[in-house]
This record gives sequence, C-alpha cells and structure tokens, in this order.
Amino acid sequence: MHDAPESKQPTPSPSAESTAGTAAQLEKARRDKFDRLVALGIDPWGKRFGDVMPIADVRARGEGIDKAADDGPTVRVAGRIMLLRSAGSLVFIDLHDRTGRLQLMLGKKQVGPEVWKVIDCLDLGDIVGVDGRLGWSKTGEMTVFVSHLEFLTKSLATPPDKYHGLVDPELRQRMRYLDLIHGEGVRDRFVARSRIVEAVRRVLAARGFLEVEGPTLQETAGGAAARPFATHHNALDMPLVLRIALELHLKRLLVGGMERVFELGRVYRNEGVSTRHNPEFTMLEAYEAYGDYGTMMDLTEAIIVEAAQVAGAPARFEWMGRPVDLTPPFRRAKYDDLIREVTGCDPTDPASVAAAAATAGVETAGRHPDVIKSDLFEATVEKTLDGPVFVIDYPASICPLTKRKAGQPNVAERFELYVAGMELANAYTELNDPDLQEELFRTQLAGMAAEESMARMDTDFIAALRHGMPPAGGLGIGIDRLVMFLTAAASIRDVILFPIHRPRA
RNA sequence: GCCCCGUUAGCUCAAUUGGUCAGAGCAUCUGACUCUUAAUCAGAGGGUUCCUGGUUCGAGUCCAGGACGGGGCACCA
Repeated sequence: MHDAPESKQPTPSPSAESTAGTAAQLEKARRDKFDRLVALGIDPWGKRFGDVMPIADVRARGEGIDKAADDGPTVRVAGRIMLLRSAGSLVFIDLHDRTGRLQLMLGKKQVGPEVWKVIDCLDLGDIVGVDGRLGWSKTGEMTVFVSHLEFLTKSLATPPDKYHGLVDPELRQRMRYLDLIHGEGVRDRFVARSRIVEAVRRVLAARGFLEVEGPTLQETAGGAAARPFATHHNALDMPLVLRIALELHLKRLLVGGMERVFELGRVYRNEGVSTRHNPEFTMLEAYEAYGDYGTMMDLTEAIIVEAAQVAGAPARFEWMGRPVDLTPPFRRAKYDDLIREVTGCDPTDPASVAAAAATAGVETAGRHPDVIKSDLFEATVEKTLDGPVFVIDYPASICPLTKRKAGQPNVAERFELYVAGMELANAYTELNDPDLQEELFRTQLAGMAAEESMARMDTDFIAALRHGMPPAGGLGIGIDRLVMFLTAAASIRDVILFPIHRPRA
C-alpha cells in the first residue's frame, strides 16, 4: 500500500456548514476520524488487550537502560493520550495510565503504512495500547519506540485545555471523571481515601472487630441530633427515614454477644451544605464490650496514626493554616478546664457561665444551663483547638446515650477529638442502664427543639438494653473529615467523588 | 434561610469612564517538519457575552428579577 489516497483527501469547502469551532463541529472532526478507523477495519471501541505493564513498572525498568542503547526490552503499555506532538512523519505521544505518564514515539517508517493510517486518526483523549522498545529519546526522555499500535477507544468529546485542565469548580465536581484525568493531585487524593479506609479496616480487624451492616432504612432515626431524610415503602405502606447514625443498631449487637463490632457506612442528614458538610457522608462507628472511653482514645490514636501513614501525611504538618502534630499520645483536656482557660468563667457556676455566654453573644434566655455551656464551648473554645486534642468529660445532660462518671452524675464519660477547630471523632462509655436510658429519651432539655435532640425514643432499643448490654466503649469517626485532614483538602467536596448539586439549569 | 462574589468560544482567560471590544492561547481544520516536551511555523473557521425584562442614540459593561456556582454566616452534639 502506498500513501496516494491521502493526498486525495477532499479539502472541506468553506461553503459547507461552517467548518469547525463549536462543540458540535469539534465532535464532527472526531466522528470523521472514527469513520476512517471503521473504514480501515478497526473497531473504535477496542477489545481485550492483555499483558499490559503498568507505566510505573516500565519506568522503573527504563531507569536501568543506557541512554545510548538501542536494544532495550520490548514493553506493552496502554492508556489515554494526554499530549500529542506531530513532527511530520514522526509523532510523540504522552500516554497516561493509573500509575503514571510515559512518552511514545511513532515513526512513519518504523510502524509501516498500515499503522500510520491509524495514527492519522488519533485525537487527544483517545485510548490506545502499544508494543515497542523501551529506551531514551535523543533529548533524554524515556520513550517507547512503538512497533505496533492497537486502537482501544475513541474519545468523541473534546477534552479540557491540555495545560490548565478543568478549573471551574462546578464542572470539576459535575464531571468528576474529567477532573480525575486532568486535575492536579485529584486522583492521588481519592487513592489516598481508599488507602485510609483500608487502614481503618486493618486496624480494627487486627483487634478482633467484626465489620457488620445495619439498616439504612429505619422507622426512627436515632443516635444523633439531626433531621433525617423521609421516604416511604409502598408495599408495606409505611413511612421510613434514612439513618443519621449507626449507633443504636450496633449496640443491639453488643447485647447479642457480638462483643467487638464496627460499621463503615453512609449516613444521611437533611441539613445545610458547606465546606465541612455534605448531606450524605461516611461514618465509622466501633463498639468494644468491656471497654470505656479510655480504650476508645487508644483505638482512635491507632486508627489515625495508621491512616496518616498510608496517606503519606507527615507526623507534623499544617492544615488550614494551623499546626498539627500527630505524635501519640494526643493531648487530653477536660471540657470544663478548657472553658475556664478560654473564657475565664467558673464552669461549675451556671451564673458565671451564663455571663460568659452573654459576652460571647450566645442566647441564654430560657435555656438549660448545660445547653448554654455547650454553645459557649462551640462559640469560644472550639476554634482555639489546633489539636489533635481529646476534649473529655462533657456535661451529662447533653449526652443522653453516655454513661455518667462514677460518683459524678453531672459528668458524662465522653470525648471529642478536635483538629484545627474541627470535630473529627466522638466517643463515650456507653450507657447500658435501660431505665436511665428510657428516662433520658423522655427528657427534653429546655431550649432544645425535639428535632435537635439526640434523645429520641426508641422502645425497641430499650427492650434490647433490658436483656443486658455489657459495659462498653463506643467510637465514631467522620471518614470524610479524616480524609480532608490527612490530604490537606479545604472542602469536603474535594474528598467526595460525587458531592450533591442542584440540577443543571 | 441570610450576606458577599462570580458566570464571555469545547477548555483557560482578556475587553479603559457605557462608544468597531466580540478578542487571545489551547483545541479544531488546511499546509510544512523523523527527536518533540503545553513542540514550532504559516493560514482558516468557531460566540444566545447564563436567562428575562428595563435605562440609553448605543449595554459584555448600568438597574431589577431569576438560574447555577464559589466563599462566609446560620444550621450541623
């Protein structure tokens, strides 16, 4: 075969519906190449292409090859065409796979006229596989000198700017697949998320915890103070809500003798969207019989240290402009002590707390003293916590699922872990007294709306407690926030692959 | 829910006090090139300036309303 037909390619006439530029016209150029591939007897959607080597492995081999050598090993790689430079009858391609980037060189003489016709049909974004000799170009770039090319998939849509990629945050989130291809560090961050989740499971499994799955459709959304999403089951004709926490069903399993359980799953809260909140997010909850909030602190440290390691986060770094030191043990500070330090009031004296709250602009009229104290804490102390720091021993009345400290009925054995002013984990010694639990479910704190309280009656849960739940420690970690923290992400939308959006206009 | 900001070609961005300002780069098309590196060089085409209305001789630009997004606040133990 010679190349004569190429010179007979008709020049598009200017009179034909305007030649190029709009999205439709850009796609037409690609569809024309698609048709040419079909005419050459090639399937533009490709097929199985076996024995592909990851580019990272190929690069490692290439490092050992002499720059002047022309007898390097034959390798096979596949991936997406990210850059394409044509110098007449010599074409350079930057090929990307999940492990890295590698340059290909294709010469007209070297590949022969059959393959050359295919190369003429390549666009940015196409997916190809090649065989070739691994070596170095004259300018010192590691290169596969292609001897055979297998066309694997045509890209019909125009990719984003090859240098800037996708910048518009709306497009980046709605078209996450493009963001993953073109965004700086985007894929790395989601790989880190997977590694972190693996690490969490590994730490728990090593300690004998069983992973279980509770119901996401529930009659009563308990275990947290949040508004649920409501739905309906048609066949049973019953209202249902999506879970807002994992807690109450995992504790039923403690009653059932599953002494160490955890669940890593999605929960749903019908509330505002922000850089730290998405309506659906991933929660870890773990429960350990015969433990307490102290054992949960050890477990929390173990999980976070392991997760930081696999995420490649150093022990000391800065997040959101604040210093963080992950060297265990993490600092422990009592709730009341922090309030005293930061506000100067006497945390044991409701009048003193109320005065400090008023100064901080916190609403006090007609509200329970512990609710005022809690709001004061959030308004003043929270933002000062660089962390990581375990804030321990909370006011009992705002902790309806928590065991009270022995001899101190007003103090709950609870901690929250703060980093850079953000709550990362929450744990307590679990309340296992069914009578007290029932009473707390019935008690509504003054100044707290029913939907804001986590004290929501669950009679089936009370019935379970009556059969005896062993003393236990329980832990909850917001996985999305943990990933944000360990990958230095400023927004929760950066660590959720497909965050919520309004429908496009 | 409230406040501030943004939206211009497929992508990334310009456009002076309202006046040939509908512009560039990438991408696309045509041509040249067997060692390029965001390849380069020469040429060509590509627009509902988010939508609706208003002010004006004249609106990408000013005003009102709306859509979507970003940030902040509220909400979220």
